[in-house]
Amino acid sequence: MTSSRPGRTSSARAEAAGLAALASLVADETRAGFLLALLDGRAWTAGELARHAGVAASTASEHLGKLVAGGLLAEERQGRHRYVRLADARVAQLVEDLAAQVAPTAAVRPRTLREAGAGSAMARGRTCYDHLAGRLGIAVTDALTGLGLLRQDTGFALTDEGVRWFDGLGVPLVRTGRRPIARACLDWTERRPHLAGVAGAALCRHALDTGWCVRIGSERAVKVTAEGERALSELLGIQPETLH
Amino acid sequence: MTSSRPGRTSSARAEAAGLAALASLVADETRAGFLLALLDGRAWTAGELARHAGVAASTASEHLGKLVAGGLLAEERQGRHRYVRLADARVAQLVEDLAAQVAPTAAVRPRTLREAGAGSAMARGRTCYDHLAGRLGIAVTDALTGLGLLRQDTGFALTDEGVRWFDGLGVPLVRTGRRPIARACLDWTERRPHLAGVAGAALCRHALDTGWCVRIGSERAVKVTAEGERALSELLGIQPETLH
DNA sequence: CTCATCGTTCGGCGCTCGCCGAACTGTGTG
DNA sequence: CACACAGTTCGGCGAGCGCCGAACGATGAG
Repeated sequence: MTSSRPGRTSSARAEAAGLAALASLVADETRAGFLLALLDGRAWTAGELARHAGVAASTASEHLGKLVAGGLLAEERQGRHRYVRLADARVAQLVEDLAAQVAPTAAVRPRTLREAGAGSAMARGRTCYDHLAGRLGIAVTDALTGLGLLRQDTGFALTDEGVRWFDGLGVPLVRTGRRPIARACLDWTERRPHLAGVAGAALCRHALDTGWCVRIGSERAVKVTAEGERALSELLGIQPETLH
Repeated sequence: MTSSRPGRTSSARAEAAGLAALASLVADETRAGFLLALLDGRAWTAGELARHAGVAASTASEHLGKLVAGGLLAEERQGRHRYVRLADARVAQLVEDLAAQVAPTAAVRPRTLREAGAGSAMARGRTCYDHLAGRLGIAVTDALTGLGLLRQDTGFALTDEGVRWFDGLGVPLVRTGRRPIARACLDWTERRPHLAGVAGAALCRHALDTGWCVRIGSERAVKVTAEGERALSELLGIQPETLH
């Protein structure tokens, strides 16, 4: 079926075909919905995703097969359940970047009160796969920058004091594979960068572990607890009002 | 035609639809080929792209209409020509990231000598939209890092000496909009990060302006000149052999 | 003016692909 | 063992979309 065309070298054509194939995986509304749901970093079962997207189980099964074959998802079978999650942080970053590119267009105008509530909860605080985003993520990033722990003026990197700050928190930063210690991730509600990478993930895990924040609802939204407000205020000087 | 489905809030559905719509633009082999060709950072005419992709002019015209409407391309009409280029650095980054995700799969195995030549020229040096990539890009990035001008261990940012080095080169770095001064871009042949962002673009422009390198062929490949080898050796201590 | 060239619009063809329900396999439960 | 439930496979339907050629405007060259 690969019609031989003039004009390009076959390597250029292969590159285009690969790019198109990857994009095709995301180019379906149902599959896109799966990927966005999975941005919460947790593993979902096939049935949960099917219900979430409002399609038949058979349809969801076919979609998951394609996403796994395409390397975007990793699966883990347990008994009669098929758990599926984003393949790695790289894929999560790609989905986030694509979603961020879309956001400006789809400027949010919620229709019902219920959605308005959900929308503002997501705007207050949420996770991008494994790090904090929303106003919460921005506040933390700004605070780190203001304290000289994170440098944004010439790129995006922790300072030496920043590394020590994480050590002091009891969260040593160990570099794994090619993932950078600090990376900027663009927030689609605030339109400003927040901390991602190894440090962003470590901080988010610490915040969930120690109860600074808890997940609300079944998706990405998180809520800062009273204890969390105290800790963020003490450690980073973040005013609780900033987070409301 | 938007069938009302249960399960998700309508805002989540809208987000998924937007994401799918964006990906759909890239999910066609012909349009993907356009985007990859445009990664050279230059403006192409509709006819050039049609010939390059091996499709009829009418087909190319329809594709360009979609890409422009989707915000991925910017167009400029001059007389009877329609010049088109990537909308901005953000779009270029997105296309690069997607292409990099594909590359590991499509491990290159060139078929003809001609393609092998083109392939290795691309591997030696090329541009990603507006900055240097390939072995050339990696060599420059490594040299900057080794000299303490760029910091990669805790993120990706220029040091203060790095900023001064660019000033000394006669290429002041001015921050425009939200684009970061330094950003890591993953190279799909070397699988390692190279310098992008304002600094990467400035360095690339300087290299082309001063004749350190010149474009070869009609796409992204660039070649280091003898003068360029001298300059890179003097300024950054890059051994010419590294670039061959 | 005449002609060539660049680009767009339109109609029609054919393929791909997402969707479902029904039938089936495999796993845990009572 | 019977039964409920998670997930998969298959056949078939319908819509969407990429492709082309032909006809048509618009621009620039001779």
